[in-house]
Amino acid sequence: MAARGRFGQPTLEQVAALAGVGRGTVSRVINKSPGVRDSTRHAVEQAIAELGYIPNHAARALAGSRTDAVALVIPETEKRFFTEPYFSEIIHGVGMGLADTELQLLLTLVRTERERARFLQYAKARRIDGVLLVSVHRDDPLPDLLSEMDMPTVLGGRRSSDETVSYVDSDNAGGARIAVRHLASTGRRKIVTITGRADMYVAQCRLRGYEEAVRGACEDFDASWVAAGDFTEESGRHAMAELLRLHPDLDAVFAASDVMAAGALHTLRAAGRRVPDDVAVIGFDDSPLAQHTDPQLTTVRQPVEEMGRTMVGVLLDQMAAPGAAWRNVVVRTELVRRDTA
Amino acid sequence: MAARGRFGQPTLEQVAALAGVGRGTVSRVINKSPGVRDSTRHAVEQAIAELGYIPNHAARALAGSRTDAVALVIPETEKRFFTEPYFSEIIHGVGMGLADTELQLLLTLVRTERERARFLQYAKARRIDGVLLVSVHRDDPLPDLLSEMDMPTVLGGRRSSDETVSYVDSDNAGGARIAVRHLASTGRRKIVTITGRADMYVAQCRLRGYEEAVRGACEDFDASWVAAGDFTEESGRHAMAELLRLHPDLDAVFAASDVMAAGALHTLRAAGRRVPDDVAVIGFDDSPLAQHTDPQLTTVRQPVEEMGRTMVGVLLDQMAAPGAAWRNVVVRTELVRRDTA
DNA sequence: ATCAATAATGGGAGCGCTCCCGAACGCTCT
DNA sequence: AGAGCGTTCGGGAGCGCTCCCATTATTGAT
Repeated sequence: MAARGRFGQPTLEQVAALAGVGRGTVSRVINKSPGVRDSTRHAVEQAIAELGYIPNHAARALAGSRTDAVALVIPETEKRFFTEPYFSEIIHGVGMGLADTELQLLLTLVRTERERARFLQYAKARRIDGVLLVSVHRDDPLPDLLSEMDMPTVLGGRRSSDETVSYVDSDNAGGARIAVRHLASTGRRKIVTITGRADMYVAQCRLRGYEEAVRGACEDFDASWVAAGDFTEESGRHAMAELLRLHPDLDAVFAASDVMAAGALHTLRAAGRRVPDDVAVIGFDDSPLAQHTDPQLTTVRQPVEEMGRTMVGVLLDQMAAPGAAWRNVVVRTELVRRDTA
Repeated sequence: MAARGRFGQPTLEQVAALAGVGRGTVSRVINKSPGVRDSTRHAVEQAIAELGYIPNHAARALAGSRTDAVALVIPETEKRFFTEPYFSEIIHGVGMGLADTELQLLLTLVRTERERARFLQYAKARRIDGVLLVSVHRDDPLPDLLSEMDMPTVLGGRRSSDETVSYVDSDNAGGARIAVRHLASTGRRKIVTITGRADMYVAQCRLRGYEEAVRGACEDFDASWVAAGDFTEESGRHAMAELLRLHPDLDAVFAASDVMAAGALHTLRAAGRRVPDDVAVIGFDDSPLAQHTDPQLTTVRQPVEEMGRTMVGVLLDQMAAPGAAWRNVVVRTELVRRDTA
C-alpha cells in the first residue's frame, strides 16, 4: 500500500493506486501530456481531487530538472530602491504576469559583490528557470554571464543601443522629445535639462531625445544647457541651482526623472521663480510623487507595470523556446499634463 | 566513475570520489555536521573548491524535506502597493535580514481569493520553510491557517491586541501620543485627527494614542474631532474638508499616515489656511513623500526597514525551534520635526 | 600487547517525481 | 485469420541528496 508522504501529503503513487492506474499515467495527466484516454484522465482527476493531491515540487525539480521559479534581480543600492516607486510597479507588473502561470517569483536584491556572486551560483545550480533583470548599468556583465549559461534572461531597460539580450524598454527618447516639444509649443525658448546618471542608457536616451527636440526648437542651444544629475532629488536641486547661475533667463526645464524634477522645483521656489509662470517644469516617470508636488508635476509617463507584465511574457517565450532569437519590446511613453507646464 | 550532473554541474558523488571519501562524509562536511576529522574535512573542502561543486537544491529539498526558502506575502490590492513605500522598505529590510543566511525570498502578492488559495497550497506542499506576512487585516484567517499546519509564521503588525501568532510591530499608540503632545506643547488647542481604516489594528492604535493624549491636552475634546479616513490621499482630503466644516476653529491635525496628511495639506491650502501658521499638521510613517510636500511634513517615524530585518530574525528563531513560544517585538517610534508643526 | 569503548566513515535505502522502453490492446488491411 | 500499425498504459531506472546503521579506525585503560 502506497503510504502518505512525509508531511501527510498524498503522493503520486497513492493517486495512481486509487485511480487504478500506473504512476506514469498520473504523471501524464498532471503534465497535460497527450496520449491519455479521456475516461482514464477523468478517473485520475477524480482521484486527485479526492485525495487533495499536490505534486511535490522538490521531486519534480529533481526528476525533471526545472524549478518553476524565476528570479527578479534588483541590483540597486539602498537609496534608489525606496525613493523610486519604479520598483514597486515593476514588481507588481511581474506579479500580474506570473499570476496565471505555475511560476514562483524569487526576489533577489543584489547589493554587494558577494550577493552577486551568490546569485550567480544559484543560477548555475539551476535553482531558477529564468531571470528578470532590471536597472542594469552599462558595463554590467551579469546578463551576458547568464545567457552564456543558457539561462533565459530578460532585461527591463537595456545597456546600450545594441543590446545582446532580450529586453523590454520604454521609448525614452520619444518621451523626452514630446516633453520638449510641448514646452516649445507653449512658447518656452530656453529649455534646459537635468540628466540622469551618464552610465545608464536610459539617461542617455532621454538626453538624446531632449537634444533632438531642443535643436529644432531653440536656435541658441549649446552644451551648457545640460546639467548632470544622478536621479536623486539632491542632484536635482544642485543641477537646477547651477543651471540658474549659468542661465538666469531660462524659462523651462526638462528633468530626466520626477524625483529630480521635485528637487528642481524646490530650488526654483527658493530662488523666487514661479512655476509655471516664470519657469515650466516637466519630469519623467509619472511616479506617485508627481501628484504630491506643488504645483502638481507635468511629466512623461512610462507604463512601468505593463513593462513588468511584458517582461514576463518575453521570458515565458524564451523558456518555451530556448535558443530562439532575442525578442525586444519597446513600449510607448506619453505626456501627462498637470500644472507645471 | 561518477559522472557529471545534467547541467555539467559536479555532484556530491564526484566530490567524494575526488576526495577519496564516501558520500556520507561529504554530506557531513557540507552540512557542518560534527564528527568529521579535520584532515578529512580539509580534503573534502579542497575537492569542493577544485570542482566548483554547488549542492543541488532540489535533491536536498527532496531528501531533507526543507526548502531553504521563505515567502513574503503581501495581501494588498493595487493602489496601496504603489503609493506606500512601506512595502519597498519592508522588502529591503527582509532582504537585509536574509542576506547572510542561505534562505531565498519568495515574493507572493495575494490579490484575489484564487491567489490566496494557491498560496495555501504552496504552504501545504511545503515549498517554503516559513512565512512573513505583512499588512494583515483584522479578520484575516491566513495566519491561523498557517500556524495550524505548523508553518513558522511572523506577522508585520498584528491583527488585534491579543495576537496569537508571532509578530513585529511598532509602537503606534506611542507615536500618536508623541505627535499630539508635541502639538499641544506648541500651543495648539484644537487638535483633530484623521484615522486610518477602522478594520486595521494599526489604525485603531494610532487613534487610541491620539485619544489618550488629546484628552489630557484639550478639555473640550469630543468624538466629532475624529474623522474617518482609509489611508488614501483622497480620504485625507475629504476628511479634512469635513473637519474644517465641523470645526472652523481647529488649529492642528494629526493624520494617521503621511499620504492622508498630504491630502489634508491640499485641502487646507485650498481652504486658504496657512500651514503651520494657522494649522499645524503631523503625519505618520515618515515616508519619502514627507520630504516632498510643501511645507515638508512633520511626521512620526517607524523604522520599517528595521522591522523587516527583525521579522526575519524572529522567523529564523521559529524555524530553529518549532513549537516554541510566540515571540513578539515592538519597535519604538519617534517624531521627525520638519516644517508643518 | 589486549580489549572495550568511542570516534569516523562508508554506503544502502529512499525521498516523489519524470523519462522512456516495451507490453498490451485495439484497429485496418490483406 | 494473421500481419502490421498506432494508441495507451505500466513500471523500471534514475535524478542528487540526507538519514541512519553497520563497519572500521582510534583511543585509553589494563
